[in-house]
Amino acid sequence: MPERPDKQRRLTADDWTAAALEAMAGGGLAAVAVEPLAARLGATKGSFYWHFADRDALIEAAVLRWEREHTDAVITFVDAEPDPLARLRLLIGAVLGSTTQQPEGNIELAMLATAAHPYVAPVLTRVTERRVAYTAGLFSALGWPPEQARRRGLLAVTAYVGHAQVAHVAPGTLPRTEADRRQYVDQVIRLLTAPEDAG
Amino acid sequence: MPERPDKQRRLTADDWTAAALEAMAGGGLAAVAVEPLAARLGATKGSFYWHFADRDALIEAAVLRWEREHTDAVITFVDAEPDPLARLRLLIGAVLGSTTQQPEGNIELAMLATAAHPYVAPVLTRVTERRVAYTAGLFSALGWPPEQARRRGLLAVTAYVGHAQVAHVAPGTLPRTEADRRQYVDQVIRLLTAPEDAG
DNA sequence: TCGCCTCCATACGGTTGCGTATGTTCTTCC
DNA sequence: GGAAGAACATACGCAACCGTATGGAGGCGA
Repeated sequence: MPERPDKQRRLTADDWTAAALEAMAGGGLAAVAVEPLAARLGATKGSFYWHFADRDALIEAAVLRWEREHTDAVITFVDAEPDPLARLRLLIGAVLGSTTQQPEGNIELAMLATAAHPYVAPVLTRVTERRVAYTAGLFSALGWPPEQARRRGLLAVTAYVGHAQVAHVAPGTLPRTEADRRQYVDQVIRLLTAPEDAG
Repeated sequence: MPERPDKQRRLTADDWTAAALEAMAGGGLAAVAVEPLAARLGATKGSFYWHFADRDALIEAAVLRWEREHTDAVITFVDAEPDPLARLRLLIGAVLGSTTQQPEGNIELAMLATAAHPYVAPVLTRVTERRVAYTAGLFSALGWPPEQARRRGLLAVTAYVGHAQVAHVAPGTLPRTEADRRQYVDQVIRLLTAPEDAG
């Protein structure tokens, strides 16, 4: 709640998209409403409709900003690591660790919840395809043939997305202690990288 | 579009919950609106407010009905099979096969998208916990120790939930042909049931 | 057939949010 | 320091939806 204490600053379009993403994380697309956002920013609709044509323009800008800033964050972070197996471990660990908890602050879940929206759908499609491709590339770098790598990468991504969901709706089913979480991450990595004995 | 052609039947509470679920699958919680539903049923609000106290009562009834009718459907279906491994294969196959496609007709995704709602949240929690417990039980029956079974069951459920999401937002990343899907299901089963060589 | 209870339609008031129109205050630049 | 334009406030009409109030049609027993 920064509340924007500095007197009476002028707002930028970015202020609005930031507030929109914040509201979306908290209350879904329905919470991205012009008047409530204006009230939250200490302004009125007059300000908003100067920066944006309409509500849809705000939604589009916010979603595109999210895609630009937050989607590749994990990938670029992980990509620093040279060793593929360490990259995979980093990826799984970050992903299964970070999504634990944070009751209503997950923008990604809000995006998935809004997948039907015409502006959100293509972004989610791109993000998902990129993630699957990247993860498949990881397994490919680990030595598996393309088809194998593709399947393992897909499974990893679905597990990640599902993990975020489960962490949200039923955190009690997740490993509780830090030690258990480590064990779980290790297990997932072992299964995802298990050798083939047939097929 | 049954359109309820029979003259001017009287509506029951179940008619409203059914319409509510249908609307929810198509447009999320926002689509569960009294007046549009009434129009769709060829009635007016007068009918609705005789059967329900308010909109929240309808939502609660609809969600509880969904939990009652659709959640254990897969489990009871799978439970007919005596062999645990065959049960697992049946489960994974059904789940990764059925969620493929059906663009806007997935009630489960709509529920996940509404996970923040106070009436939906506890239902989703129960459903998820039941699924994890059941799946963990499957791995337990396959011979793994409790902790192992729990982790593998959790991974399986997260993969399922995530698969439904990915199928919705990026169906292009999924195996396309029937043969590829079979291969993918087989792969997932092999990985989920891969033996431990350490830990 | 008469009255009663069930089920529903009609009509109303209230709220919330969208978008527009128009006035008002800051900024900047000369 | 005054004009031009950028950034915002105010006020309005409009639509969708919620919930209530009230009256009317239909069946059903006496």
